[in-house]
Amino acid sequence: MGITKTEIFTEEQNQIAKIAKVIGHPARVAIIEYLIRVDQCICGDLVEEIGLAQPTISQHLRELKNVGLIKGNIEGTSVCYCIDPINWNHIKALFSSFFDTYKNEACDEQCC
Amino acid sequence: MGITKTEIFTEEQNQIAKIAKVIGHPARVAIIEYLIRVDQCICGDLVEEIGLAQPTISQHLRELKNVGLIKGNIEGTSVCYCIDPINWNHIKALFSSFFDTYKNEACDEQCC
DNA sequence: TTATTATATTGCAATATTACGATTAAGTTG
DNA sequence: CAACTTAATCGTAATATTGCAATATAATAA
Repeated sequence: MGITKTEIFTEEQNQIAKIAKVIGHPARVAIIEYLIRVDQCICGDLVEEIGLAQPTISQHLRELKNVGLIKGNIEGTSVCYCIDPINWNHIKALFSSFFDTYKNEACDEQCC
Repeated sequence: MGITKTEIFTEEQNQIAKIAKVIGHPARVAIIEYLIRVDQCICGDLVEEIGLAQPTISQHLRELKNVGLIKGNIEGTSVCYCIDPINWNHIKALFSSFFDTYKNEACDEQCC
C-alpha cells in the first residue's frame, strides 16, 4: 500500500518518525550541516554546494521547513534560510529523550 | 526518479540519513520503545502489541536489524529481539553530535 | 515597461516503501 | 513421523519519494 497507519500510533511516535523521516535523506542532512556551518544562505548557494537541481533543493527545503528544522525569510528576490533555533532545541530534546530512554546497564549479557 | 544520489554525499551524511530513515516510521519507533520497555520480546508479541500483520512487523524488524538498532537471537521456534547495546551507543553518539553541532548563542536575532 | 534574478510549483518518469495474504522454512511436541 | 508454533520470504497492490525539465511567480533593475 505505501501508506502508513499513523492512527494506531501515539502522537509522540508519529512526531519522532515524521522528523526522522525528513532527516532521513542525505541531501537534507547536507543542507542542515551547510546551514550550521555558514549560519544562513539562499537556495542558490545550496544548489551550487550540493549539486542537485534547483527544484530538487527547493523541495528538500520545503520539507525541512515543514517539520520546523529550518526557517526561511524573504529578502528581495531571494529567500534567506537558516536553522530554526527554537524548534531545533525542541527536536534535539525530543531525540535526546528518545535515545536516553534506553539504559544498557551491564551493556552485554542481560540481553538475548 | 525515486532514487537517491548517495554518491554525491559524505559517508557520514549517508549514515545519518540511513539510520534516520529507519527511525522515520512510527511502527519502528513503537517497536524500539516497546523493546526498551520490556527488554526483549519475540515477533509475535509485537504483532499483538502494535496491531500490524506478522509479515509487516517482520519486515520492520529486518530494517531495524539492518542498521544495527536491534539484534535477534534464535531461541527454538521463535526469535528473541532486543536493542543492540553497542550499536545503540554509537548511533546515539552520532545523533548527539549531529544535534550538538548547532549552537544557537543568542538564540534569536543573529539569524535571518 | 521590459529584462533579470531567485525561488516555487507543476507534471512527470523511475524507483522505493508500506502492508498483507499466501506460502515456506525451521524448530518443537505428541 | 505428523501436527503445531513461530517467523521469514514471496508476490503484489496501493501509495510515496526522488529528481528534474518546464513553467510560473515575485521582486528588483534598467
